[in-house]
Amino acid sequence: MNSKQQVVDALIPVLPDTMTKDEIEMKIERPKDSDNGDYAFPTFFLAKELHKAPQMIAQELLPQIDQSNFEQVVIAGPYINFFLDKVQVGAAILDEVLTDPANYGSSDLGNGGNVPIDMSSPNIAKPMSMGHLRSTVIGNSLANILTKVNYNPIKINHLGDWGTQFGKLMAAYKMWGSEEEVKADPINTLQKYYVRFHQEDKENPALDDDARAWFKKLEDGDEEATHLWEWFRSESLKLFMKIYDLLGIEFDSFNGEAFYNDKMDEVVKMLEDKNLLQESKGAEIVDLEKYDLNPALIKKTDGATLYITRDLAAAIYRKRTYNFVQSLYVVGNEQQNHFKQLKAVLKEMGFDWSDNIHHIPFGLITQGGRKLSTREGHIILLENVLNDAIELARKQIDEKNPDLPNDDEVAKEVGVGAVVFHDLKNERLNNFDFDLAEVVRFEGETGPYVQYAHARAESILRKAGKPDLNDVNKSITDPNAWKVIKALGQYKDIIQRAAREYEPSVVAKYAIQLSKDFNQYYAHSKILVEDNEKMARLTLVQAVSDVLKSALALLGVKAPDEM
RNA sequence: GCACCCAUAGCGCAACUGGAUAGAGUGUCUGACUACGAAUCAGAAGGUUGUAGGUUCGACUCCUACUGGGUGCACCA
Repeated sequence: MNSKQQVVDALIPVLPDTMTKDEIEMKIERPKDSDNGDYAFPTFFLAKELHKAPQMIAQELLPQIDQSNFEQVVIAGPYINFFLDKVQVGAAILDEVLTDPANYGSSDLGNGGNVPIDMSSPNIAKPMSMGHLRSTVIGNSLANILTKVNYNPIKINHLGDWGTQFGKLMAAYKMWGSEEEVKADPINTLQKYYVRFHQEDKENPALDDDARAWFKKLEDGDEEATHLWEWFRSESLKLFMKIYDLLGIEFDSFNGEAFYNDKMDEVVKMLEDKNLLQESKGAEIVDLEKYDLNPALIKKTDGATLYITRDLAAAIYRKRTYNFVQSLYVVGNEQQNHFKQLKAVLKEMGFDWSDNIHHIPFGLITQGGRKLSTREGHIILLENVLNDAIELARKQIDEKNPDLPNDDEVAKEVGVGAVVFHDLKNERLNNFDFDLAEVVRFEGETGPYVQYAHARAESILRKAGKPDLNDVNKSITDPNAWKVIKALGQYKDIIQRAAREYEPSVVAKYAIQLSKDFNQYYAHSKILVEDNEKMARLTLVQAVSDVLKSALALLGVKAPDEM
């Protein structure tokens, strides 16, 4: 932000020539306590070079600094603290927000480069769980954030629509299934077969042979197997789409595992041509000893390919199709070894773009300390969680705002918003233990808290008659307003940091902070009073509304005007 | 056994990536609706940042060794 640039400009002429502009900028910090100013410059590191105590340095520098652009510049021990001209800088920030609200906070880090994002990727014939939610909402939010810094994300839903589990499913269906049962409730029924299969094959290992045989049939293009596969897939996809609609998430590609079936031979051939394949215990591997990694298993003893073979094909396909500048995989932390192997093999193949592949890991969700497992039927159904949250939101609305128009829609936005926000507000890598009451909480640092702050702002603007604010004087002298305005000014930095770190939680925390600042201002200063700053205050309210809405949008959360 | 992730207030988490007195939320206690929306705001209490060393002007942050929890470790994805 240019207010920081003012500080840099003031410091350049008084500091030793050995310091570059960038170095100075790096050293400038934002004090956490506003008593220490808006920006601070510590002098410790100059002590050695100048052979003086930091306090002395600060004292000597102060009188040389041109203070004309600041409210005041003071020293506090070894720090030089800069206080911005609140009225002038504040007006400039508000002006910038209102000039082009939709693009406020945007920047150009990416030059429009393509970034495929591998995300969500549920398995066919299995229900979506809270784990898939993480991948889905993190990936979606990253896509939004990257768009804001001018990358071109491509959201790829790498469906788990192939693999030996289909053999098990078909075997189970043939033994115990019925068409009517599946049609009535596809995923839950298929899931039931799958769990039963795993229970029974513990005592009867012969079932596994049956499953293998069915999968073989599928691979060989057997008519019945193919038909069953297509049926399972389409029924599952229908249900997934309902959840994606609820979340408001769309994909650019549904190319899943099956899509790469005919693309793996080429990969194996490339590996052979480059002499990378070795035989080991009857299987084909790529040795990764020099990367300190386990060997990558390319082909099983029976000649069948594996997970990594498919991912190699997918990575190469994506490079060819999108010529990406980065390729992201939003996948749980427990798979980090796999991605290290994937990158290492690509590297061995001579693809230096392997360095642009980034695994974006996230923490595990447990329940009661237990890992969730589809095979054992211990899962948290995403659909249930979302529905519970929506129902709770509706209850709150009935209680607090019974006359609200289109309350169905708003209950959805608030309930789903609470769940999504909860998932994004903490660092990706944190594990968390699932607690329904916690996920659907509406008070404190939650999605609904931010939505509420936004709704209040909109409510004020309605009461004020939605005046045209473009050309009004935006100078505000009320000191209560400064914290809010300062937060508005940080939006661009926040987005860039979130993009750099692939961390939506940075945006979520910012949204909470801005809401908190606004709620405080709201509680302490009256906005709709007739005086000569009323219009300026309304620009502040409008700017808060715009930025909150934008920040929530980056997270994939809606911002209703009333709730 | 090896590798990776994590450890901060009763609980679940922050701390601008090495800076000033470690902060909010929740829970507990206490105030504020005839008010621009109380899904809110204000106040109190709550800490040896897992342990022991090291690096330096300065460490929650970096290094080493422990302790405790989690996740992986070739024919699942």
